[in-house]
Amino acid sequence: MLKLYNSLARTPQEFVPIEPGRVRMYVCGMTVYDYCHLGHARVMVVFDMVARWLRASGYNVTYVRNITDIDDKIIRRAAEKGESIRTLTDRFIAFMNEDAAALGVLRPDAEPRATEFVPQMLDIIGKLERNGYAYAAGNRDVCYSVRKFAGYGKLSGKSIEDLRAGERVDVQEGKQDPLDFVLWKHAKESEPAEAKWDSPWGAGRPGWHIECSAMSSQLLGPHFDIHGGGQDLQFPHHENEIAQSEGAHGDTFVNYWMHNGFVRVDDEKMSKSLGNFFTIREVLKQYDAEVVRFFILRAHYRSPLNYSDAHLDDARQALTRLYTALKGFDGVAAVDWHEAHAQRFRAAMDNDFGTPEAMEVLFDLAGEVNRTGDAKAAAQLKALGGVLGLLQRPAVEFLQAAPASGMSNEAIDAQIAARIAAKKAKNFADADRIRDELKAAGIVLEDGPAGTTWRRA
RNA sequence: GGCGCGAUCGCAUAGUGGCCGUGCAACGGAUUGCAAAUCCGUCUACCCCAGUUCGAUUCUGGGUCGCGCCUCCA
Repeated sequence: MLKLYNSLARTPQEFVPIEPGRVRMYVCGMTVYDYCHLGHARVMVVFDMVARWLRASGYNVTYVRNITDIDDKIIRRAAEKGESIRTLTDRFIAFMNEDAAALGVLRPDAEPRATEFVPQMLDIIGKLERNGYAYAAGNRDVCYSVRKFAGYGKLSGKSIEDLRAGERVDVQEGKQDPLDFVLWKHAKESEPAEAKWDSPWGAGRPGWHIECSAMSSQLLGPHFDIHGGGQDLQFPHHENEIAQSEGAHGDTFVNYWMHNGFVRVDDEKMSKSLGNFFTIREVLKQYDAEVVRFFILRAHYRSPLNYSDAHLDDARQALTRLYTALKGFDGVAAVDWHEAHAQRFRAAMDNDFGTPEAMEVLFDLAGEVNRTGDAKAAAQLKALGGVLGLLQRPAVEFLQAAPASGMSNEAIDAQIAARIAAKKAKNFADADRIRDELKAAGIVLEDGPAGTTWRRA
C-alpha cells in the first residue's frame, strides 16, 4: 500500500483516497510569460511520475495542472513586447507543451487557464465575503483577513505571531493587517482592457491565489485527495489556497499535500529572481530529453537536485548502461507484477515514490540481462522502466541519438564498411586508424558476433 | 530574528539498529587482432561530541557547516 509524505502532517502517511479506487490531484503549474526552466521540468516530471504510479497502482486518476495566464509579470511582459496578453501566453503555453512532451510528460486530464475561470473566482470571493473572511480595502482591492481563519499557518507550520515578528513585507495601503492578501485587485488606468473583468467589487483582476481555489473546486470538487507543487509554493500560495477554499466551502480542502524539492545550481536554488536558471530547451540542445528525465527521477522528489554538466553526463552514462542491456530486446513489454524485481520496484515506489530505489531494481535487472541474456528479464526491465516513463525507445535509437552537431549516420556507416574491408584484408593498421578517427568524432564501435555496431559516446 | 530541511565511499544518489546499497569514475583480471560493451574482483563510506543499547551511519541531546521558507518564484 502506498505511503506518501504529507506536507500538512510533516510525516509519511498511508494514502487513503476519498473515494475508493479514485484519485483527484491538482498541481500548480506554470505562469506563462517565459520559457520553462529546469525547476519547472522537475514539477512536471515528478507529478507525471506520481500520476503514472497511481494509475499503475490501479487508481482512476483525475490529474489537473493549471496554467496561470494573468498576473503582474504577464501584463508587464506583454506591454514590453507590444503584444496582447493572449498572444504572449498562447505562445509560451505552446513552448511549455513542447518541452513537456520532450520530457515524456503525459498531458494532465485538464490544464485550465486562470482567465477562463474568473466567474468561479468571483463566486468564491462572494462566499468569503458572506462568511466574513473578505473585506473591501481602502484602495478598492478585496482582501482576505488572515486572522479570521483559525487554521492559518497549518500547512507551512508558521504562526501568525511569528510571521508578524519577522515582518519584512511592505505594508500595502488599505490592508487591515500586513499579512492579509489580495483576492481581487482593482483595475488600474495603465492596465489593458484585456486584464480587466467586471465584478461586484468593481472592475479588476484576480489575485494570485484565488485561481487555484476556483479551478480546483470547479474541476475536482471542494475536497480532493492530492495537491502538489514546488516547495516554494507551500507558503504563502498553498497556505492561502487553504484559507480561501476552506473559508468559502467550510469543508476540508485537501487531504495530502506534496511538495517537490528545488533544482539547484552551485548549491543555490535555481530561480527566476536569482537569474541562475537554465531553460529546458537550452539543456535539451546538449542532452537527450530522456537523460534529463532520468536525471530528475534518479533523485528522490523531495530532495534537492543539483544541476551541472557533470551530473548530466553521469546520468547519461547510467542510462546508457540500461539501454545497452536492452539492445536486441525491442518488443513491447508488460510488467509481470508477480516477479521478484517488480515486487521490489513496487515496494520502493509505494514508499513515498522512491524512484531512486526503484531504479536500483532496474540496474539489477540490467545486470541479469547482461549475465544471462534472459529475454524475460529484458522485458521486465523495459516494462518497469515504462512505469517511470523511461526506456521505451528502441535501444539503438537512444544509443545513436545524434547531438545537435555530429557525423551523419551515412558517413559513419561508410567508415564502418571501410574498416570491415580493412579487417578482412588483415590490414589492422587501417582498421585501427578508422576506429580512432571515429572515436575522435564521438563514435564508439563495438564488434560483436552479429557484426559491428556503433553508438555515440 | 522565527520556522524547517540536510550532512553517506573520488563524484552523485538511496537506505538500514547488527549482515548485499545503486550509478558514474578508478584499479586488477577474464574476454577482444586492437578496442568497446559485458562479466568477475578491488577500493569497503556514513560531519564532530556525548548519551541510550550487547551493538548506531541509522535513536536522543548538543555542536559545526550547508540550504530553504518567512517577498514574486516550480
